[in-house]
Amino acid sequence: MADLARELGVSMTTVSRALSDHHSIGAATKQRVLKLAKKLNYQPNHMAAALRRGQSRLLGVVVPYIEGKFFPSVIQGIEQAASKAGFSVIVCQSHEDVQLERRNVETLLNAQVAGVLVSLARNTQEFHHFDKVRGRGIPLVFFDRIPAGEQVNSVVLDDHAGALQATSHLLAQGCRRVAHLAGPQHLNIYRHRRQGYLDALAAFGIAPDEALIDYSDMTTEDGAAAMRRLLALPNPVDGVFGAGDSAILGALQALKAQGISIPRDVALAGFSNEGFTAITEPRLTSVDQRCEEMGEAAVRLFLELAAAPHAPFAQRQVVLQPELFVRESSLQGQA
Amino acid sequence: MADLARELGVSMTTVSRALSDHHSIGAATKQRVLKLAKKLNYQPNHMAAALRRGQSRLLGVVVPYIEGKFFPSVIQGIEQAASKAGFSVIVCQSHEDVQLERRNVETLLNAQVAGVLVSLARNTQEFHHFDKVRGRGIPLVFFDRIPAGEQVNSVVLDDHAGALQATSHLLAQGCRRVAHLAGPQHLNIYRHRRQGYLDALAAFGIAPDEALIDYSDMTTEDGAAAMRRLLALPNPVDGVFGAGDSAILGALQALKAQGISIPRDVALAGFSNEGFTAITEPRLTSVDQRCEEMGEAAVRLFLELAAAPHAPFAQRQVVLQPELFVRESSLQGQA
DNA sequence: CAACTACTCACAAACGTTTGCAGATAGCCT
DNA sequence: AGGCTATCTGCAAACGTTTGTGAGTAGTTG
Repeated sequence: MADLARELGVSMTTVSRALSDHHSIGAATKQRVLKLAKKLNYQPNHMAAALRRGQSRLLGVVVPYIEGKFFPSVIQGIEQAASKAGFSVIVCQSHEDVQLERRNVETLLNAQVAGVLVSLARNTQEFHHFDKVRGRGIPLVFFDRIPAGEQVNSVVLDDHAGALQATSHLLAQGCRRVAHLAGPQHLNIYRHRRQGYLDALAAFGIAPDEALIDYSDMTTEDGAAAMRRLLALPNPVDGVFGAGDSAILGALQALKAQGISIPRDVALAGFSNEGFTAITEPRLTSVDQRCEEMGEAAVRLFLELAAAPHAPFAQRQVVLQPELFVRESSLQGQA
Repeated sequence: MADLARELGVSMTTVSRALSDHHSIGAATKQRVLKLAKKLNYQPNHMAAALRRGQSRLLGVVVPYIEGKFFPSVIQGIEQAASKAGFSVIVCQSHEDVQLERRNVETLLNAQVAGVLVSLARNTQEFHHFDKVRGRGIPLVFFDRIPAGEQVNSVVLDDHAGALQATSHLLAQGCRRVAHLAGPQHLNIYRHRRQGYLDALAAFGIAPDEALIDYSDMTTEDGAAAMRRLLALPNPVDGVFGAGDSAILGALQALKAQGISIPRDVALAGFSNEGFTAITEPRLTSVDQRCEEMGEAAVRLFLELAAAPHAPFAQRQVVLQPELFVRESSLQGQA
């Protein structure tokens, strides 16, 4: 930058201001500076700028993991929106571990990120490690998996609506004994999906039966085990709504292993619209989560928070509407 | 840091040196500093440090995309190794677009990364955008998809060996007319896989037939189309080795659509060991790519380069050995 | 003509570290 | 005692920006 200033016979101040389009620099000067900057291939040192203003153009993201479809897609949305706003994204995985989540947050703070976007680890039940973030006045946005019982800025899917829709669909297809593969209930998403399931039953005038709800960590193996248990019940089930696609995949495999026809004997519907839902046989009905939109929304929210100088106490919430993708695993018509 | 110094009645110099374990600081002083630092919850400002020494603790990664299994797993490996060495990772996607890849590299340089790890976009055939990285003396490591005909630091899978192994396996199972679904040949990985296929044929004394090699972008749809074409040939194929799992999935679907038995009539083997290979029916034989190892190796290489002050011209190469996962899609025994 | 506005620019002090150099203390040898 | 080394510590100058303050010039107004 000093070179630029010397070459043009102006001060560094002017150069700096010209580059950042400050109002107090003449249009002519700006042009000259910009042109020379390009010519000399000037590369601004973001660190110095960040140091000076105490804020970088980095956006920190913490997710439980990046396999499957959901988180990569969300990150995709985040990156897109972020780069549009001139931010770079730095991604950390908590591997479903609070401990690591804490470390990740530290790392991000040390990297002087301008904002932090988080989707909680499965076993995070305590949220003090985020106080530091707020304490430094850094915008904090949760998405998908958000802290229970806390007022936070968040972007979530309307899990309740998705579950309601999926379950209603099964019931509309004629199912009468619909089971539910439920996830850990301390996570908002799984709690809401369960409630959606229950409310759908209620809407159809069917009494809920706790024996038909299976709680697990929702792995494929969990789903298969649950299905086997459900099949052993005296009163047969004729439909299963799973709070995750992996579990439903397990159920599918268990059913096929016993030669039970899908969807004729048992209809299936899952949640997440994972890639593999389109390659199982039959293909799986599932609730799509608007992944990219969620990422974009999270960034938008961050930008708003960053713009409002030390925002008020009011925390903002964004709720996205899911969409049910109906496939053969739940279509009674073509058993 | 000033607080620490004042509190302890020493200079900032001492504090800085104590924290970075400099040899000229007494053990007692170090202890005192460290203890107070913990007590006051001192958070070093990495930006300032980075600015001063012209180097951050950030590692930049550019990948084509982060869906599927391969890249997330590699990133996983990178993160693990990097965080062990005290580095944070910042991930960018090129979306298979040189243009974006170029921008990503710029972004990373502006973020003052300490190193750059790259897997090329599909259409990158020209590599000048990496000159800047080298120009600044920043370690540059390519992995998996590396520049053709350039001397670079790289970590790759032995794709040739993997393809050789997979094809040999098909031949050993009794296949005699084995087709190959090939990817874009300007990418090292696909070129090597094709060569491995050819060499396996040669080893079994089978003459290659260009009509049995299908070139495409390896999507599921491409694979299905290729399979349909192969089935229409006068002389039937009895095995297919695909340079990617998605394409083989397409082939699988096309075969089943025509009621052809797998592996009895046609055996299949793919590449990447994607997650879905275990849920198709029959499950798909595939070559595993040692994803995490690749990430770790890339970071190790980076660290070595960073340690060697302005390394010599010799570029280092790391080659990992793949592993064939045999599943039902290629086991003639249990047709 | 004086006073005011609008515009343009430069000085220099930050931001929070690291580090070359030099100063200080103590112990040891001759 | 003097000189040496070894060990420890502080001063102050960097690193490359941003920005508050103030000064200068021109144009406009009363």
